[in-house]
Amino acid sequence: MASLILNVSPIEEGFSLKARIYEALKAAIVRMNIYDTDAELRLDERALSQQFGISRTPLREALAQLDQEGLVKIVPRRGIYIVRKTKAEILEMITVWAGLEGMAARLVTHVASDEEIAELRQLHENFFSAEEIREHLGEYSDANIKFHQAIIRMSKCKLIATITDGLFMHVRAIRQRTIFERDRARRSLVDHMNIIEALEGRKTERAQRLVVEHTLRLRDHVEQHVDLP
Amino acid sequence: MASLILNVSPIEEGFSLKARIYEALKAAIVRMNIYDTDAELRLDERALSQQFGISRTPLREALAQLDQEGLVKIVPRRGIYIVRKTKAEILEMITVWAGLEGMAARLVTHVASDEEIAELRQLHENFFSAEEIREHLGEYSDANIKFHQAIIRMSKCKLIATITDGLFMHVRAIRQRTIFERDRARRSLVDHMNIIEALEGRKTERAQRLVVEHTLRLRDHVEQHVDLP
DNA sequence: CTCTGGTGTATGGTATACCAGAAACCAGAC
DNA sequence: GTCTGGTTTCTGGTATACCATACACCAGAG
Repeated sequence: MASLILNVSPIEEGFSLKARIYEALKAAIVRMNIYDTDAELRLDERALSQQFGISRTPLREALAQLDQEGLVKIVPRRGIYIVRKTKAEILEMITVWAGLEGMAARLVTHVASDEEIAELRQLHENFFSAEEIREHLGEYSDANIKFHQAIIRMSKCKLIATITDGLFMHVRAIRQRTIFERDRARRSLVDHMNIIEALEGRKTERAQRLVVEHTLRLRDHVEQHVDLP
Repeated sequence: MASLILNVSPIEEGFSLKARIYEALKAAIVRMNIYDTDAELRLDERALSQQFGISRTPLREALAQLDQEGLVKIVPRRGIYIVRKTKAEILEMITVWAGLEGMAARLVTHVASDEEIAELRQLHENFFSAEEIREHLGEYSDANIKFHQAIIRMSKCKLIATITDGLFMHVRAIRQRTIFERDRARRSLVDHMNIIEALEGRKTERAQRLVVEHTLRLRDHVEQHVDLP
């Protein structure tokens, strides 16, 4: 009588409205490339609540959360606006990222197994070969971020992962604006290789330094070649 | 007729209820040393709202914010609980702090003026002499944090300041549990001196390394001597 | 034409009422 | 006495109505 067994809790709806709205809005905001459009950046609470078919209360809670994360700015009696990060803010984010990933690399030299580091090398080599094949390097940025996230994950430090995830969310929004240069990609791959070797050799200071310098180079590149308000 | 000029906007009440409640709750939670008591860690929305004399809505928004910051945990249909950080979480916070302050020190060697660094030295020496005088070293922790915050401020990186402020808030809650040892204080002062000298000499790598190692030593100390769930 | 004052309107802020789920409690059967 | 079932109650979640303020618009005076 297995056919009579209740298909319990396929409930897609296991989360609170607030949480679902939050995710939906976040995804929507990140998706739309706010830096490439002059579109209206204002959100209307009442319109959104009708659009989602819910009341304003959970919507407002979701918006408050987005406000705190810096994706949105709530101006009292004025409106709710999607935030365009300034160039200075983006640069600070990359700086913080550099500091955190540098610390992650340091931790990796102490807590990661040889197998994990080997997987990182594998990841990099896969990326590298793929890189050689398609000259179209659009995915460079994604693969690059994957590499760095792998280091962070291997550090076993959840907090670093949490914070950097929040940073990536913002930084990715401008990745389409980063002018890709072949030289930078090649340099990047060399950097990655050196980082991997430092990790394999458990060279704590060197690994941290290489990661920091690598990411700070990205910062300088953005500073010089990306044009933002 | 100057006496007739209106003393405009002494409005103490310039902030929204949500913001004020948020500050009040945050202060209250940080104040009560949650690690030293077995007191009930549960908060009652309705009771609080009556206690503050406001409705549940702004209170809930303030609580949601505290939840996101990790000071409080909202469990659906169960209750709202003040969070006791686990030892592992505290250690991660100190690790992140180390990474960020290390980056701050690096930045300081590039962006801070000689005058600013001189002030840091002054701050440290004031602390040092005061330290020598009163054997009662209760304020060591506070002065220590001031020193580190000064470095962060001098880095001119607002984001690092924002994140570390959030970390300090949590770490301070357990500072009363950190066993103070004379040797650690002395070692700490030597570290600070070395850091100052590295900054003065604009030795970027050295400054970063010293700060990182200094803070990681604190982490190891907490790991070994502080007893938490 | 311009400036000023008032009023209308749209916005976020707040208060309140109701809903749903979970846990605790209690009564009845065994 | 213990286990089981339902019911009560307390919790956070949601919906809705109302309030206060900032801005826009317009009319009237100069």
